[in-house]
Amino acid sequence: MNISAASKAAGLPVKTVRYYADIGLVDAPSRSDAGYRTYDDVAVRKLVFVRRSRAFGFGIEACRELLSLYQDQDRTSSEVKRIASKRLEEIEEKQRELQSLHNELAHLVTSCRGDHMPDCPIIDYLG
Amino acid sequence: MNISAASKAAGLPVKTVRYYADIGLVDAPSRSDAGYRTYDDVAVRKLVFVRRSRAFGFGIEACRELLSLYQDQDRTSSEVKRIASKRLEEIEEKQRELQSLHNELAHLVTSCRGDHMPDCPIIDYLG
DNA sequence: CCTATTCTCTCCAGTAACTGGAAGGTCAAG
DNA sequence: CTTGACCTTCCAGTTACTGGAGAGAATAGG
Repeated sequence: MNISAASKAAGLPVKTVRYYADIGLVDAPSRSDAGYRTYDDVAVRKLVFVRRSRAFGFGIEACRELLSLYQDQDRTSSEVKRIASKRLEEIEEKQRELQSLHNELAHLVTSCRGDHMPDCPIIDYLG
Repeated sequence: MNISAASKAAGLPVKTVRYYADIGLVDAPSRSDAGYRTYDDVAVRKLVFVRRSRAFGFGIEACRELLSLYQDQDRTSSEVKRIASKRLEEIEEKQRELQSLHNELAHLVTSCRGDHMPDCPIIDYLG
């Protein structure tokens, strides 16, 4: 499998597939005589794993740990749960931030008449 | 006022104050004989305005527009409202994303026993 | 077999918005 | 006069890619 086939199979852009090997997140693929990267199903499965992890917002380093656990038959689910819980807390923290931003901004937007006059509670608040 | 006094007054790091002038977000400050940047209250007020705008998550370009409206006596509140509404929608979009991530991840974390065994629904889901 | 198109390769640069650090000039206090 | 706190510029690094240039390789059509 060349890189574009692997990229389609994994659901990742070609550039990203190369990038993940460049930074050592996944193993460097073997090469054809011409120097083309060649992928097998195992490699693709790891790429899919990374894609799904990234979709949860796990950072590259977290993906590295998760991938390593994925391949480790002796892992404990507590290690996995710790990483996922950490991410969950980050998400919750971000949600709180956004909620507070939303509350404030929505209030300002609502109270702004949005007409042709210069008076504006949003500008007033910022200034 | 030297840069560190202005930075304290504006609530921004010194580096950031320099940066905002470098990219032309705020006016380049006048300089002392030794080449030190000197700030007055007007400059500080603009820095505060930018800090508050950034706190709402407005990007630099949006801050540029807002700052320009702030200084424009002929602005219309509808222009301000349009920019703020756009940001509000971005926030809401992000909130929806996070909500969906949270739902899924929270479910997985809950269903993971987190013990010494390798079986893990989180890993199963990712793999 | 030639050619056009489509892969693929590497390497460099850019994104957003700073932040850290190096090397060196300036200023106020003691 | 020296020490320490400021200030300056410039370069590099951060996150996780993404775009593009320039060049070699593979494949389909004629």
